[in-house]
Amino acid sequence: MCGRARCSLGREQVLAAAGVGEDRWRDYEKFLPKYNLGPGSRTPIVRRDKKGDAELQTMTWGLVPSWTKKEDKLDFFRMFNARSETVPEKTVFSRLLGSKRCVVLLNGFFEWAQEHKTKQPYYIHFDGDRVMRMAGLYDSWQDAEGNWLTTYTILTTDSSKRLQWLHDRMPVILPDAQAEEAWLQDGVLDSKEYAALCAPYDGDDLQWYPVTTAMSKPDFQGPECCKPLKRQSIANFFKPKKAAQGVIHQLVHDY
DNA sequence: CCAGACGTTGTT
DNA sequence: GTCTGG
DNA sequence: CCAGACGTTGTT
DNA sequence: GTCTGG
Repeated sequence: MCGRARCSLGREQVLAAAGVGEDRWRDYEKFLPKYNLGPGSRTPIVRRDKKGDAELQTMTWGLVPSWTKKEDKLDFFRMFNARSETVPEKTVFSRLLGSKRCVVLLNGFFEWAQEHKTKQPYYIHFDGDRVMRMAGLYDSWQDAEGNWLTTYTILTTDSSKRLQWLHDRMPVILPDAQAEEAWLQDGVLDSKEYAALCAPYDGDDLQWYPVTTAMSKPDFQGPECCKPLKRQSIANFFKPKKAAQGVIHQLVHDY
């Protein structure tokens, strides 16, 4: 599952990741890089225009369908994920699958492991901080004043073998340029191709480490959200401070 | 025909 | 908008 | 997703 | 436990 993420990419990084110039980023001024964001936040999204050319648009995470009533209170948390397995059957998502596919650009995302009575957050990212691309669907809604709001949802799939210890669901991560092209390309997706694109990403360049529990608060910002947590062993904890200072704290990434 | 819903996750 | 239920 | 609140009455 | 707010 995927309900919290990092998108602290600079403007140039976003443009480079999308492969477009600055004139091809709609609402770029509405994107503010954040280390800790959730539904309701705005991030850069890649999609194709009518000609089939790549285009960026800052959109809000959390799908608000176009038919949402003007008087309804917006809820960005209701549809921030879509189960890829059932998207073709669900009316709310299937209507977007043919022509409203998009790619979400992120540094990585967070998952919480239930450890005894506490929840330990983990930051999941690509080796070398390679930009992460997730498969998404978007829609536009118009408020009573006529202002347009464009929102998106992130597709989820079963967790990969490597990530299963942490959660049973994970976002649909597009592994390479070819997959991104297939997801964004105009027209209806063949169901086999769709299933292949939604397969759990299991490459060993996907890595993770525990981070401070302070970032569990949605409003906690700052780079500490994504810094490896230094967890001392019990043995080191009882050693004199001076001795402990020299210890290189080992991070347990795998189980 | 009209009315009403339209979602995911985790946890027990 | 579009599908399901009555 | 996690965090935090979760209530009524009468009076000003 | 369950709902609301971010």
